[in-house]
Amino acid sequence: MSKRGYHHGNLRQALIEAALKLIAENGPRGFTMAEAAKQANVSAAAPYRHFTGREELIVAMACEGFDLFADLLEYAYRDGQPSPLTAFEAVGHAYLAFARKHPGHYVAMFESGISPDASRDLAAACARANQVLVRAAHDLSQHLPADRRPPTEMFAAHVTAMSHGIVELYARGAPGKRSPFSPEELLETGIGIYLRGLGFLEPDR
Amino acid sequence: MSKRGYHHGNLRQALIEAALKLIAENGPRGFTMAEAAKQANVSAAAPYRHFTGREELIVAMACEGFDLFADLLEYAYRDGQPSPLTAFEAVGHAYLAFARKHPGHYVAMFESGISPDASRDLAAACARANQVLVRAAHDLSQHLPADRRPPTEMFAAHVTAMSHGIVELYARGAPGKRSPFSPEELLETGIGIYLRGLGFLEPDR
DNA sequence: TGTACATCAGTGAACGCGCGTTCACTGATGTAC
DNA sequence: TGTACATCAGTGAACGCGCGTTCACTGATGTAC
Repeated sequence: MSKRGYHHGNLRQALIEAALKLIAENGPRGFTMAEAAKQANVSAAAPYRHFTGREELIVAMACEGFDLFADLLEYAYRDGQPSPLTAFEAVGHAYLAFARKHPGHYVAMFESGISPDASRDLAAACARANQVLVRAAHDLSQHLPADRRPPTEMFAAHVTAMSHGIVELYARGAPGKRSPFSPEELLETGIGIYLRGLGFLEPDR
Repeated sequence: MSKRGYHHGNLRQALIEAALKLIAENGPRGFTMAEAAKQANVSAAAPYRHFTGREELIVAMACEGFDLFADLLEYAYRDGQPSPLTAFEAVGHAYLAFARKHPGHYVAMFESGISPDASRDLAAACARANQVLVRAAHDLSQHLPADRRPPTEMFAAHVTAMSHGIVELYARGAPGKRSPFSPEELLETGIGIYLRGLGFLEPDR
């Protein structure tokens, strides 16, 4: 359908998607403006009608990524339903699922070397994603006796770090760190043990 | 001292060090052959007497990095002395210390997108580093009742993932994940809680 | 110790390439009358 | 509905640059006699 003639219709988005594909396959520096334009069936000069330069295209990808990420985490958390613990674990799974399903976004967000201060939108999207994680940690830690409760930010940071580490080391072709366990398995057991250390007793698995 | 005239003396190493410095400052793609040569006070063609190309220089950096890394981890572990638990925690600190003190190596090893199969040396150095982590996990888990003991590889993977995640997210200028806690603090508490989850009771801190 | 020679780590100039970006342009689209 | 015109998203050619790499060379170093 649509006006695929002289005017593209939605080139901005098409360029973002082309670049995401390239980035997912070839790493953060593995895309070029020219190649992204080519994949969108457009001349090499066209992207500059929509982005001031390469940097801005990367920021746009990261921004879209953080938005999507925040959406998925929020959806997984569902305001802590049915229980803070299950919701918390759902967030962990969502983290991993996002990295798996949206590798291009993930790379743009975490491996492209951009700063979240690159744009107001990016900073906002990034903060929103972070807040879901912090909230999940906060709600869950309310169920702990106050004297065993670590600071919420710290709790969230631990879980984020483990999730991120598993993604980087075991969910990609990273240096020789192939493990006999799937990323999902590693995350589930890792978070499980960690939560037990905080005093959450879980049913046996 | 030394023969700084026509012949450099140890250009290979000088190039590696120049590239490490550049990479530490500008990220994995942030060095060029020409720039590394320049920093070593040598013409742009000189590096090709020591490396077949750019890729080989990266591999050399990563290789040196994994060797150094393995040395530091082994030194920290000291065959499990004075106790498996303290030795284990020392390994965690060594992980972080390495990333902090040798950012160039760290980037080459984990963020440059090379495969450990790129060379036999690299694969060996990488495996050696990994083995220290696995051994530390193994020795420590011997102190657990067999029915609460996770597979050694899994144990090691959890700890590696958390360490790596903390480095990537909180020990660098990564996207907006600044935390009120230092990486060392995060790692110490994170591993502490995890170990408690496994059944190691620690003295209060 | 002195000379002849092989070796080999450097030089400097040049290459081809691809990339990011610019610029004058063109033709499709939407709008005012 | 038809025409005139402003707008604006595209084109295509060209630019300058820097990078990785090559090549014929040169001069320092080590070794054999």
